[in-house]
This record gives sequence, structure tokens and C-alpha cells, in this order.
Amino acid sequence: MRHHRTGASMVSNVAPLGREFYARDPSLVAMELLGKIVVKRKGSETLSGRIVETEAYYGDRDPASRAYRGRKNYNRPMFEEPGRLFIYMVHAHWLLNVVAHPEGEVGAVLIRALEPLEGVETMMRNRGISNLRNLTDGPGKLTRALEVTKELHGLNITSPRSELTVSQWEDEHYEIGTSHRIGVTEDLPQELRFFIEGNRFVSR
DNA sequence: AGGAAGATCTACT
DNA sequence: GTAGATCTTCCTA
Repeated sequence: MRHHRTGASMVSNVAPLGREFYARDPSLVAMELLGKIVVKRKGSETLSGRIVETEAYYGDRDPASRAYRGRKNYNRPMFEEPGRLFIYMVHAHWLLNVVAHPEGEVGAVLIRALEPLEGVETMMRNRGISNLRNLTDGPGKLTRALEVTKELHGLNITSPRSELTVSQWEDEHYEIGTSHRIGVTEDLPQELRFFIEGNRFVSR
């Protein structure tokens, strides 16, 4: 069953997930981020979507991780406090990650796809398309739609006043699918990609 | 300076 | 669905 539409007031009143949520194993955080909503505020306008696909990344034991070759200026958030944004560019697209790891460890979760909720018209304008289906079904597409750029790098998303937050939404029943991470040349043995089974906004 | 990169778009079969 | 061109940073030399 599809979710029903919600008003902006409902969404924006939900408290963001706290630091404890992110201070755990990246794969657990990646799995539990499914079904949560990303809310981006810009002035009076709200752009939001429900997370339907994620990937977990670790530190120096993960060859696909941006933190694999040690601490650099651009990957610094991965080594620091959980619950902050880690944003970097690949092939001319900004990718949205949330720092997630237990105390003293290194890791992050890549948000790979959203189901659009609020501000659909603005998101379509940002993307230059009119097809809902392709609006946010990929990591580079959703950042373009939500106007997420390097400006938000390092942002603390556990504060309700933050320009971008992640919050609990309705409890819905869904099956979680897993697979190996996409586009990764040297992957770990575990499957670290998570998605809501059957959701049409999962990337292909 | 040069190249790789956790992707996307378009144009096909 | 798959193939090839192309997008812009940051890293490494």
C-alpha cells in the first residue's frame, strides 16, 4: 500500500533523530535510515523525501570507502562526530552522506534514493525534468533535487534548527532488500546496500 | 598538470 | 536494459 500524502506542518514538527542514532555500526544505521525522512528547508520552502535506499561505508578496512586511504581534509567528517553531513563530489555530482559510527571508529552512510514528498514542483525545476519517477532515484539526482551542495558539508543534522534534518516518520511495514554496493570495484564480503523492497524510487 | 571518481544522460538494441 | 560520452572536484606527482 502506498503512503498517503502529508502536510508540510506535520513533517516539519517531527524532531530530528539524535546523535545516539548515528553513534552505532554504519550498516545498522544504514538499515534503520530506511523509511525515515530527509527534510531540507530553504527560507519558507520545505523539500523532503523518504529514504528508500542507502549504503554503509567503513574506514581503513573498507577499500570502497573514502576513508580507506586515511584522513584527508575532504573526508575529515568521517573520522569525527556522528550525526554530521559528509558531502563530496563524484562525476560532477554531490553525494549526501551521514557520518555514522560507534565512538572512536570511522564510517558513514550514503543516501542513495528518496521517495519525493514535499516540494515536488521545486525539485522538478531543480532537476529540469517533469517525471516524478526519475526525480530522486539516485544519489546524484536527490542532491540536485534538494539543493544539497558542499555548503552543507559538516553540518550537524541533529539540531532541529538545521537546514537539513532526518526524522522518524510513520511506522510502515516493508521488506528490506540487500545487495553489494553499486559502482564499487573492490567490495567487502558483506552486503552493505539496503533498500525498501519493491519501492519504485530505488535506483536501477 | 593529469587522472580517477560510491553517477547520469542519451541513444540505441 | 546496456554502452559510451560527459560532467567537476580533489588527490598525487
